[in-house]
Amino acid sequence: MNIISNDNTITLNEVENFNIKQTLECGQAFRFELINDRYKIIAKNKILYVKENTFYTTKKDFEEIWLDYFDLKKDYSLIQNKLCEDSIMKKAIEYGKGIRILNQDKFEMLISFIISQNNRIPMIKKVINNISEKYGTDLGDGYAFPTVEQLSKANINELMECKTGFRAKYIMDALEKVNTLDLNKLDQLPTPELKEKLKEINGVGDKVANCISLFGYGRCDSFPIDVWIKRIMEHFYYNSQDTNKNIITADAIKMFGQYCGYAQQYLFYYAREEKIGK
DNA sequence: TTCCAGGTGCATA
DNA sequence: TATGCACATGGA
Repeated sequence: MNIISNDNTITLNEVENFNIKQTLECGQAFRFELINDRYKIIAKNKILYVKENTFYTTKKDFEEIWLDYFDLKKDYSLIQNKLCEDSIMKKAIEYGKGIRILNQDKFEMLISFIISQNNRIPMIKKVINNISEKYGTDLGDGYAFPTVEQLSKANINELMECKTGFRAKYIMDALEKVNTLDLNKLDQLPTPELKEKLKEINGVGDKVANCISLFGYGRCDSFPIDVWIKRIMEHFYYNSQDTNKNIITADAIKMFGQYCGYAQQYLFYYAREEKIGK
């Protein structure tokens, strides 16, 4: 990968396995929108615009923040080659080979995926935006996702006004628990223990804990099973339409091992774009 | 109007 | 341990 920087724009040449659309629209991120031909992304207390392989930012920010955020230091061809041993996965990867797993904020992932339950993606994005506008830092052209301290000022009625619905009580519980359950310290735990700790929060079950550990803690051996993944796994790997989620998880680990998380993202993108199993 | 969405907690058997 | 239901909200 060649990084060409000039005049506050960074262009990546000969970059393999990176596509901004696929990376943002594979279901891991909520704070982005396509404006004309550029994606506007709010993360890391900043607003970033990206068009294809061009990042509108300084060289310093790109190297210190975005290179890691977009996981551009990692060689994805190794991961893809391993996963391609499975013929179905090979097809899914051909479809979304530019997906990168973002390194996102732990607290933001916790609250975002609590909001995601029994909700649609456009609505999830709207609710997260409402919360950011109400409690987050004004960045000029948008609002950062609130910090623990900022969101701790919220009460349940205000959260309901942000359209969180029945999840407002779960967010309140999360805010209470993160006082004693230091999200950064949890990073020292092995993945199974990390998930168990996260599940002590009301409103965090198997699926949400897996999403937080995958997207917030970079635990790529996590395999969140939602309706889409369940549908596509049943469509391709099982005959039954009501396969037990524990069985799907066990089989996914057997097939994809330490690369489960990547496999999950390739499948999710493939399933949603192609509406497979629907 | 009715159904359902990147699920989870709770009651019941 | 397994199953069924309620839960806020809004778009199709």
